Amino acid sequence: MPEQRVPDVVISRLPLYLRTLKQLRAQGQSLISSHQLAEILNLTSAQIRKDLSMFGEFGKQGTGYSVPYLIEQLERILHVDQVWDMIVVGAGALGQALVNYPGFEANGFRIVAIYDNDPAKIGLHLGRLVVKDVATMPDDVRAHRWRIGILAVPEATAQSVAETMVDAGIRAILCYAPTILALPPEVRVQYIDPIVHLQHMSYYLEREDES
Amino acid sequence: MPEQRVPDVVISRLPLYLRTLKQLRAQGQSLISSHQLAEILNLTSAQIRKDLSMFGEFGKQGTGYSVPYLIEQLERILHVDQVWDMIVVGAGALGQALVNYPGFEANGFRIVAIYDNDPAKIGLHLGRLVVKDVATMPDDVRAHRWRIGILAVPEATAQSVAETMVDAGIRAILCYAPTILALPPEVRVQYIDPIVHLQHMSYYLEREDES
DNA sequence: CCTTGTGAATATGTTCACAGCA
DNA sequence: TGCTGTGAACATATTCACAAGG
Repeated sequence: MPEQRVPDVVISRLPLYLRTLKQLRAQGQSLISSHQLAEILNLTSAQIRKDLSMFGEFGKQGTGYSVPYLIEQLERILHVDQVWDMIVVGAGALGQALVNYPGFEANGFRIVAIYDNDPAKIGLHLGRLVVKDVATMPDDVRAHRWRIGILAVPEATAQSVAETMVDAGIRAILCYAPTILALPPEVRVQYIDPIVHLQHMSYYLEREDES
Repeated sequence: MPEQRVPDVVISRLPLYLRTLKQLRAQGQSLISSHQLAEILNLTSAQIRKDLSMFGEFGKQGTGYSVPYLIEQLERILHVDQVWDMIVVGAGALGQALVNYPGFEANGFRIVAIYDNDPAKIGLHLGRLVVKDVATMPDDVRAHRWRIGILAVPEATAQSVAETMVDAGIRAILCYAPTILALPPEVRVQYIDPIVHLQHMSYYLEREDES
């Protein structure tokens, strides 16, 4: 397996390839060409072939790619041929929706604990989990060597909660708070902010009075 | 104002600039240099200056940028100097969390209706909104000329609901369903899928057994 | 024929470095 | 001095186009 320095932009597309391949598998398709995959994803076939070629030669000339085999390879590359335990901090509407979301388990992730600092929320039952006091989070993270945290707290507390997570051993954070976290560079952070996406789209929308 | 063809990647950064400037304004800061802003955002100062220069000359040499003035300009550029009405389709845990989220109103957006096809959810009160039958959505969208829709339905129904939205006049969709929508190119779509971000990060995490 | 994988060519994006100005 | 705005230089990413294989 080559896999030298792979550009981050390539890594960002692999989960989309994997997701689409799983959909095709669910529909019973066992082979796919880069052209077909490109059409579904609104990309070019050359880009898909080049991306995959950074990790090995997975296709067959004249035939294309085996869907199950490519899924297996992508899961290995993305390290989701195992299940990652995750914690959620923040048990508001968003944290509760996350705990409720069935998509994690099927894709290599599992929420194993949820925390809040609000006494009114601590003790609340959410499915199989009970909201715990965030003060107990660092010891839990250390004890279980958990690596992934989801930040679902308000902007005002996001930075300090993130620092506490990192001190306890968290190395990857999915941040739903609308702010940029200042953290050591070895900690991976990904951001989800619907406002950013909406404003990106509203740029292209004409004003009401221009229509 | 020049504003010819601006690369999409530049547009994608403007909401982050705007969000950060609003945070600085809330802290009482009235001036900022491209260097300070770059440090907060983990970017280079040249990139920020070049991005902004595509829309005009907003800064002062030796001084930097006026925070309130730059906010005003970015809001104008992104068309969030008005409030956009939005609908949500899907009143599950995610749809309910979205209706509950206070961040929209402060940033140029407002959820004005939420729909579902589940009789058990129709009629449910969520804050000031009541869940309506999704069958009534197209007429509502046409009557009010709503342009923005948030898709919070399961993957299986996302494509057909999206098509119904677009037929009714929706021109921008924020899609939380984990799938790529096939829609006419004039319709803007942005995707939010936590799995994509988590798998992006797990690529960089070492396996448990490698530690 | 149909595919993949890939070097070469092109296109795009970022950073450098500095003139010009407060 | 300290800053912006920007052409030039550089770096990165994408697409083309084709050899090679089934």
